[in-house]
Amino acid sequence: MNDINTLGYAILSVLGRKPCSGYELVQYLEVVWPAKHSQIYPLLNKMEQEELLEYEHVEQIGKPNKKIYSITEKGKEALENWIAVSPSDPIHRDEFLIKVYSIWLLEEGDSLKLIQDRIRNLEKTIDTQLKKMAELEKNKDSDSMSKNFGRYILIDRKFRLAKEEKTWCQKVLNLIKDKKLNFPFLCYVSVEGIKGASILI
Amino acid sequence: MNDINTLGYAILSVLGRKPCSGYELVQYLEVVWPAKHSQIYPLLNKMEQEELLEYEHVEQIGKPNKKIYSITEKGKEALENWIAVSPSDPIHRDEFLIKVYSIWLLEEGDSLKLIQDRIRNLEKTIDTQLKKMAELEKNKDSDSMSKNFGRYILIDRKFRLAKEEKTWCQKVLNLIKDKKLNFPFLCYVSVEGIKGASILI
DNA sequence: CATTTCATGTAATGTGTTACATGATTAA
DNA sequence: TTAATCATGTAACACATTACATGAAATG
Repeated sequence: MNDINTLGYAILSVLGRKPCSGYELVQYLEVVWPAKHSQIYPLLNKMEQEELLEYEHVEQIGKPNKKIYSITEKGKEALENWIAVSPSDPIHRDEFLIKVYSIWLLEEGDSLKLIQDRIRNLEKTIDTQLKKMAELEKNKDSDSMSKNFGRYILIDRKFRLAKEEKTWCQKVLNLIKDKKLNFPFLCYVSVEGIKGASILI
Repeated sequence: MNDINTLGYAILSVLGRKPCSGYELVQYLEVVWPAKHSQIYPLLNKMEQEELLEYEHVEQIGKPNKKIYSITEKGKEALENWIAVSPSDPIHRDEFLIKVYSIWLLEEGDSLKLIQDRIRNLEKTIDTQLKKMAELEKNKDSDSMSKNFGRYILIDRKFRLAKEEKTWCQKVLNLIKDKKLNFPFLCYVSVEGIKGASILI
């Protein structure tokens, strides 16, 4: 009964903002909790049976018919209770990190390529976020604005983190080029005040 | 036969740096590809059977005995081939993002708490990374240095991203406090020129 | 006196991905 | 004419988490 998982709450949070088809949900979920359609459709059916969601059939011409899901009162309550509880730790799984860890096994050319490819991906991300921001800017009627606040700041977050990672990449590129792999490349000063830690200059 | 998954390569990359017990592996893997011991121990056995790894028994007094795994030549080859291939896209799953998305459903007090708790977690992360850096600084004999390069820059990466996210959190706190939820809060230049892929509103 | 650290494993369950299935419309 | 977009679904498989299992030593 109460076995709704995180993806379920992610769906509720998207539908709380605006009714969507399962197909649309896939795109919106990417921002908060990416999932494939094969995971979403069965869960939508299950949640509809539990009356957290409801849907209406929409017949279309030239396109397949669709189901537009919206959140119910019960669903909204479940979501509100859930968001008030402190979130569990994030999970980041990134093959790039493993490859960076083993970067000492690569020749200089290959290690530069690894980082440069990452920079290109980050630039794409930065670009995408800028476009999304511009799109939201255009659509700033006061009604949708407060509901869009969360989405807006998440786009800003992704934008900032991508920019910061790009800065880091560039620093790594310089370290590799200068062959500073074998001697102190990061400068620290011990700080008495902070218990046992050091501070980066 | 060749069915070694990403966790398998993550294990190889850690063992490539330094032989470890399964127990130690759990800690090191946290940086690149977090996994529970229940996933690691069976995989170590499997990879040992495939001769990518080997181990020696170490008897201990006052502590349980352990197996120290090291990478074999075959394992090193497998790892080298794998790291040269461009990595697949990262996966981030973070309940916090869902809750931020639905932040408009919360009262001001609860939404401030959500962000403040995040800041506290980020500060813990920042502190942990600083300590890890200090630890590596202490241990800078030239032999281990190049092997530690990857680990070092990953710690730096995590440190920088956590700091940047903290900055973002503080900005969000101000937006909430100033009740700037209903009018343009972020100032970006519109990008009409960039080749437009369809953007969700 | 309770929790954490060390240390390794299995079993059951839950979550996520890939592949299978269908089919019209539109843009490159 | 090839691919992408729209649109929904199922089945098989791969991957990850939780719980079960044991137990001594050290720390608070």
